[in-house]
Amino acid sequence: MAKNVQLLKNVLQNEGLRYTSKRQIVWDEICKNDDHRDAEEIYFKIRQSGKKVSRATVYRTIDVLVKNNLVRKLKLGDGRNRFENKLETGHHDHIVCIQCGRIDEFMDENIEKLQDEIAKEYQFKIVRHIHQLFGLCKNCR
Amino acid sequence: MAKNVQLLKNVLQNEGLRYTSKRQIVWDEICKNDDHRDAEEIYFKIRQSGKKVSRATVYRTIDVLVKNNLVRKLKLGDGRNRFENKLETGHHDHIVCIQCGRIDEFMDENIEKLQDEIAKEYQFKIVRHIHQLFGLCKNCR
DNA sequence: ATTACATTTGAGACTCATTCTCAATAAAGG
DNA sequence: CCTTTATTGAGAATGAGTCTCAAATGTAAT
Repeated sequence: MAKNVQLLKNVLQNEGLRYTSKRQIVWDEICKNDDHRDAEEIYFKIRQSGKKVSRATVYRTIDVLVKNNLVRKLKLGDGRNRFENKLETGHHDHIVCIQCGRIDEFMDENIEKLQDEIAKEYQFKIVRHIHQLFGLCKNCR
Repeated sequence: MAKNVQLLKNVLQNEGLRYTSKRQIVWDEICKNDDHRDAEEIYFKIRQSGKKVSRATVYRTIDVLVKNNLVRKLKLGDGRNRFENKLETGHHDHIVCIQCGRIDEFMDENIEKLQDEIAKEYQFKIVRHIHQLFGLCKNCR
């Protein structure tokens, strides 16, 4: 995963920050899967693997990654933020099962278009949006 | 506003709760305008008017009102929940200015329809959804 | 390498919205 | 009124996230 090293270095350079092993550990962990995990989960997975990075550093590093578009921050309304790497994934929104916690992703060009039209109508410039469907997934309904 | 008294009484009866002056004070305050206020603002407005209701009671009452569809709970991602009465208002989503905090409302039948189609595709039963546009309003762009 | 300086890190204190606790108070039905 | 049961308030507790500051580490020049 030399790619992930380079991506991180670029971001850090871009921010005027140093490339450090701790930051690499955090970024690596986030890249390990495509789940939507909270900071605590990421922190614990790192500890479990025997590496030592403090909670503060996990939070601080994630902030940088989010700001620089390597990580997407997800608010599902349960009080903690979730994070997912944006390596291969284009824009998408989320479908959340309120029973089992399963999270699926969706993307609909037509909705995006309608959204833009609404913004135009309100003379509003969209910077980002949240679109989440909460309910019961096929296994829980 | 006898209507608001009756609505509250119905909800409380429905929940097996007692009708009390404190609960009426909270509900009245929420009905006073159509703003999107957080619990603290509502609590302060009540105190300002000389009435005495504790923070705990404000929170507890709002919970009941939300659960019973008299109040809509709004999460805008800034860490506090906002609330608005649902007296006259049908379903709508929100447009939030990240500069001045202005909140507008929108509703688009076509988006709702597309949303339902997506749900069908995923064999998902939508219970509720969040759709929020963040950006700059016409006064801030 | 070694030094000198600046940035990063970790442990735990702190914040802030919200929830909880439990003794005091108030409603409801005899 | 009296008894029972629910509600209320003051402040403690919670929990995710942020901050502080001394110690550790990276960096660039010697």
